[in-house]
Amino acid sequence: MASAPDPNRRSERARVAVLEAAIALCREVGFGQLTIEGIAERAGVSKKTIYRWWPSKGAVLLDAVSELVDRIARHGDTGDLAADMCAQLNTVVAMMNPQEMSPVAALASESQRDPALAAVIRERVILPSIAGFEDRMRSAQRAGQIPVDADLHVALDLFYGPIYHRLVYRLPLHTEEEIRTRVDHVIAGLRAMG
Amino acid sequence: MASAPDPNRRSERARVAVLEAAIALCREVGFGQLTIEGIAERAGVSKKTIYRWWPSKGAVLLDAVSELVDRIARHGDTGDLAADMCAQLNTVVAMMNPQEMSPVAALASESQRDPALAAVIRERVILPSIAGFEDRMRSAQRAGQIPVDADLHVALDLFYGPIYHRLVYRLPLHTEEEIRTRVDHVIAGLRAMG
Amino acid sequence: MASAPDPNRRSERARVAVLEAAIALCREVGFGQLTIEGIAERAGVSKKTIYRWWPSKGAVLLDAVSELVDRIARHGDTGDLAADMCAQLNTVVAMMNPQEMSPVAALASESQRDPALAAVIRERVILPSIAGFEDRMRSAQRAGQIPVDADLHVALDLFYGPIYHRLVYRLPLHTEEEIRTRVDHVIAGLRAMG
Amino acid sequence: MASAPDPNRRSERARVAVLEAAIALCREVGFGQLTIEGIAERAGVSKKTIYRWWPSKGAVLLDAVSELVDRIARHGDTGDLAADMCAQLNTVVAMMNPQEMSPVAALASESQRDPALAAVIRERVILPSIAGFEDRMRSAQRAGQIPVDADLHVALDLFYGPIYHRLVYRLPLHTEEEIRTRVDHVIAGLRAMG
DNA sequence: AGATAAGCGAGACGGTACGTCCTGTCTTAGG
DNA sequence: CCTAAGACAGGACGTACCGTCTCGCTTATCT
Repeated sequence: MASAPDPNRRSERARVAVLEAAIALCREVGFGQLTIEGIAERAGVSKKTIYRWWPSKGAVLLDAVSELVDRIARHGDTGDLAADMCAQLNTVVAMMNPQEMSPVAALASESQRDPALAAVIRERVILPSIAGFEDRMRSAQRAGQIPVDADLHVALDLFYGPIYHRLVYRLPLHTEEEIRTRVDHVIAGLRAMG
Repeated sequence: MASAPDPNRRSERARVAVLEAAIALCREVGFGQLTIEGIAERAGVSKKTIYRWWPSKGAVLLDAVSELVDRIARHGDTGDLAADMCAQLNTVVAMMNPQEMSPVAALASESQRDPALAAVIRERVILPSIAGFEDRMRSAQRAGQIPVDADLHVALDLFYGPIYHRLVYRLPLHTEEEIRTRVDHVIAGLRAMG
Repeated sequence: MASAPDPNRRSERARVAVLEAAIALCREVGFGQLTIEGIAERAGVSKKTIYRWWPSKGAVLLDAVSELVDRIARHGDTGDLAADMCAQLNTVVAMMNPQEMSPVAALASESQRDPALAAVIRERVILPSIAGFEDRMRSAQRAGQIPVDADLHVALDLFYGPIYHRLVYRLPLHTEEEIRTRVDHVIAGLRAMG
Repeated sequence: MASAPDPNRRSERARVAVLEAAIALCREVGFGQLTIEGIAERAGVSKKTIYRWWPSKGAVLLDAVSELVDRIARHGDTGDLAADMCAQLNTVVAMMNPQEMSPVAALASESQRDPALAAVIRERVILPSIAGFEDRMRSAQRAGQIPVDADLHVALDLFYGPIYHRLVYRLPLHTEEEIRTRVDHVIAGLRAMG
């Protein structure tokens, strides 16, 4: 049986070198051309070391951009619901921009091929982000900005959905004005249905 | 110079065998494990023949499921906007269901890695579908179901977006009731902003 | 099932390049450091091509030096038994000289690890050589140089054995004078026992 | 500078465990598949401990079978030269039998790849054995069983050579009768040339 | 009708990357 | 300072596909 490696003995140097190499290579050649072999060489690390600590190149990149993606989960609360949602959505759009071969967009794509990676992303990024979103919505309900019986799942879908439609089909992502328009429509819809 | 092959002399037998093999293999092993080599063997066709007529495995699969994806582009008009949109969206959801290793969802994912494939899909599927959608919206405007000055780009984003948010993060896709709720919210929002 | 490759379609260029690269590399780094990977790179050939046509690096080298080793099998007959055996044995000694990282000695060594290689060498080189030796012995019997009832298996062992004892333990190989002395002893022994 | 380890502090438990594991694994998988890694794991010993005390896997095995190989060096003297040589040679044959994946034969083979190991074997086993052989021969000369001016190097080659010829080419090793026949021939040859 | 040229199956080819294995060195913690 | 444990850089292993190519063979068009 292949016992798990001991995290206490892990080389911090190797860990950092791998993550930096992954980011750099992903920017240079894109996620599709990113290879474990390439990361290992660039990082001055053996392939075995990568396979020991990460199950796939997606997992490496997820670690590498984790502080980036963790920002998705943070929902500010200034008291202005529309402004807060616009800020959140603009952040997401900025991280997804495929022109820059965004590692975040790449991860989303890769998770379609790799259910294990999809599960990790869901647990580490998406579900926390949804929890934060729902907190913000309940705050808005208490403030009377949306109805107290508004369906938060609907709100989630309508706020975030537009971004992903464009992302999937590589249509041009939203400008800040477009985001604002959609946020206003969604809030109007939630109020009208309340 | 490598001149283009002559479509008149193309073997129909080989064409059909490739498309059927692609569908069958995609269902069996998923798009990620689908290979040109595997398709060729299964189809009893030489790899050369595939490379002669298709630029990538995504293109093969797009051909193979083209009648499926063409259905995305068809927007019915029964006069009932909400019903028509629900029908359309339920069709899309059904085709995207990742539990069945849907080739349509696979194509959407693959297009993230292959800009050429993305362009083909956009031209052949997405833009026609959007055109059909806009026709349907204008019909709804004439019928007074949504305001005449409603922003159709916003409508597009809000109607379709929810599906893709869930698709990207592999969250459970919508039931028909959920679709209905979202359609109602979007229409309400469009009316409220009109 | 992995069907055998078709020899008719084999690339002569690749075949020759592999054999030349194998010889060159073996001379440079020795058989122990010889790798399939290194041969492939040096020959400008893919590893797959080597694995397609040879089962092991030993088999590659055996092909590469086959015209050399085939010379082991040739027994001349000048009528002078002692002279002919000395010539044969000196040839063997020359090919086995480990100072020059002899590929022939390397093959003999490698065959200890690889029974399949050992079998090929036995069939292609050793048994033919023994057959040639026995022909030469029978000729000597007819000429009255050794008894007609001399045990040819004993003769084989005593003529060739000395070389291999020294080879196995990497003792200095025989000079031509030493070979001559041993040949004379063996012939004397065969006569005395006849 | 890496100073030599202190033999006084050496763990007897580790030493014994390594040697036993080496023997056991060599019998199970053969010398070719024997690895330092495997020995360390089987022995419950760190790889470092092996590398500290032995330069190569061949050296480990040589230690492990040293009481076996030391027997090669012992030449009895019953007064009957032919009988003593037969006993010696049968002992050697028994230890070399490749059917049982003999570690002794494996060492002889490995020494072709590892000059350092070859040197150790030569010093520890072969040269002492030759010295013992020459003592026995001089005793035979004094007893008048072979000429006083017989060439002992020739005798060595002719007595031992036959075994190694068959060993190198993995021909079936000698039976006791065959050994006897060869011993008789060699003694006859030495007398005839004296 | 025969010649010509293309598509076709088959699959060998030079490559790239895979994920595994072992080497020999180095680090950590315990005795 | 030896030890068990095992992480590390390195590098070869043998495999899988990639996309290109060259073979004969069919097969359809064009003399």
